[in-house]
Amino acid sequence: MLKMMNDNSSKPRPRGPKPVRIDPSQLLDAAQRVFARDGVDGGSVRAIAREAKCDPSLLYYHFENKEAIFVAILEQKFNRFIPDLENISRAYSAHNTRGARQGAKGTRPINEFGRTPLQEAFWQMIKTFRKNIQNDASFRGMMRNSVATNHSFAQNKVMNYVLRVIQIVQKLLSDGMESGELRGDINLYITTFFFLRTCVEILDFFPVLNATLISMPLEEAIDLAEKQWFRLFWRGIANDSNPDEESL
Amino acid sequence: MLKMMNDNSSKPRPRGPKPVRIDPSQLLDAAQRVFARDGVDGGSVRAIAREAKCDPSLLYYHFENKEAIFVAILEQKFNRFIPDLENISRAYSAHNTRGARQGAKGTRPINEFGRTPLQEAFWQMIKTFRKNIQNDASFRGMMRNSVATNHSFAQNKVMNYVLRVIQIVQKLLSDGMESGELRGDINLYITTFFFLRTCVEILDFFPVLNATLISMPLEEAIDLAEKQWFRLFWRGIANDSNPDEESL
DNA sequence: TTCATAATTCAACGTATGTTGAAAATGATG
DNA sequence: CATCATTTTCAACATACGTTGAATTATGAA
Repeated sequence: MLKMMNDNSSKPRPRGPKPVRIDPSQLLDAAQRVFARDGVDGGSVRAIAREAKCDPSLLYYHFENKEAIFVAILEQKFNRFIPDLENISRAYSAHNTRGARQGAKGTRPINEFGRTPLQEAFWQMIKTFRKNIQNDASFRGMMRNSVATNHSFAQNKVMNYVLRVIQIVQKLLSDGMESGELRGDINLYITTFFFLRTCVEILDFFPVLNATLISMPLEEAIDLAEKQWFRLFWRGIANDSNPDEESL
Repeated sequence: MLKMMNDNSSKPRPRGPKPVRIDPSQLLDAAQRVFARDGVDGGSVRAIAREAKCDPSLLYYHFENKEAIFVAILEQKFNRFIPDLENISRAYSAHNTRGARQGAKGTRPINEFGRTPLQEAFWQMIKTFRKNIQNDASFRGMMRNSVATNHSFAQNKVMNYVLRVIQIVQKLLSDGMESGELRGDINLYITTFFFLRTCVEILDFFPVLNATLISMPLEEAIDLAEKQWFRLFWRGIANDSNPDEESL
């Protein structure tokens, strides 16, 4: 009966274009925030629309479906920070071959922070990870669930990107082994895994741990954790017990 | 019109009790399998019922709601393996105080596998984790999501159990530092975190990694990863670079 | 045999989800 | 001013979910 009372105060918003257009990247941003809060499966299209202050249908105007939204976020993110990682790797390679040409076998030139070039490369990677994914729990959550649960949609897409990151770190380790700076008895795949997962895990779990256990400012806690991790990792992979303990 | 055609061949099963009763633990097992496959949020009550070959309502006869099912699994699991961890810790404490009374400061008695008591304790913990949660991706998935996403239901329950595990490992590290066997410059909380998370992560991600990268039998790959992890970890925390490299 | 109780299923509820087809408003172009 | 493509919303669809109340059957005690 009282189906329509259009003189009502509240809802029937006009249809056509808004005064300021909503550009797709805003939708992606909203989607990212929602996925961060509710996970990829739990975050609904309606919630994304609510976050972007638009109708759910608009998402289907700009993207094919929910999966396409997910993939779009993914690609944007990886394409932003994979080049950074590649640059770090390239920088070390350049230095390393140059060093080898000069006949420096032990490769122990030290930079202004007291780190060897290889140490510096790993440290830069840690920092790159943090810069790119610290404020993006959604991204980490997507990765976590997509890789660990074998049925999540778009897993192939995810795995392709993950493999590229893995290869970059592997090359670094492999170069380090060849130059003699790293132990010869570490498994490349497995060590890469330790490095990468821990870098990400620190960002994932320290907010929680910090809240319940440690009580220092979060940024400080993550700083500390990264340093401790790098030292532990480096001691684990370095060839000789070098005395530059306090190099960080 | 043709709403009811009860002379149909298929579905209208009799109601009352079944010839063999379904005991609640079977429901929990089914729930575990479903959660493993689909996650805690994604795994539906209906799917659990399907897995247990019963009606969804039966789950509400035995448990209050979905969360209660989750919590029941959780408690059963933790109550099974936390005592194991405590025993390991106790065993080391006993040895350590005995050793201290004998005035052995460096504490380098070696067991039949060439490990110091502290090494042995950590190694046993790794093995305990594996024994208890390797075949339980559901459990690990529940933990991962419950701890990392701050809104998951029953997070307090989860955190209580996690904290107990954390404290056990922390005590081990702390004892080791006191006896001088471990470095004095490692942060207890953070190092505990590295140890625990990696133990779990190996079980989570190696099936995936192994399928796409490494190609060896899964058990073998996990064996190798655990050994490599323990060596890397130990080198990272041990006080002096001891020469028992091949002790595993 | 009768009767209470425990175990099980049926049918439905309200709500949320991903998605779609059509309608409407805007801005630009003729 | 008319037309048209673009952008936005509306209303609905089919399906799935967690949950509940009533109905049904089997079992064991009285």
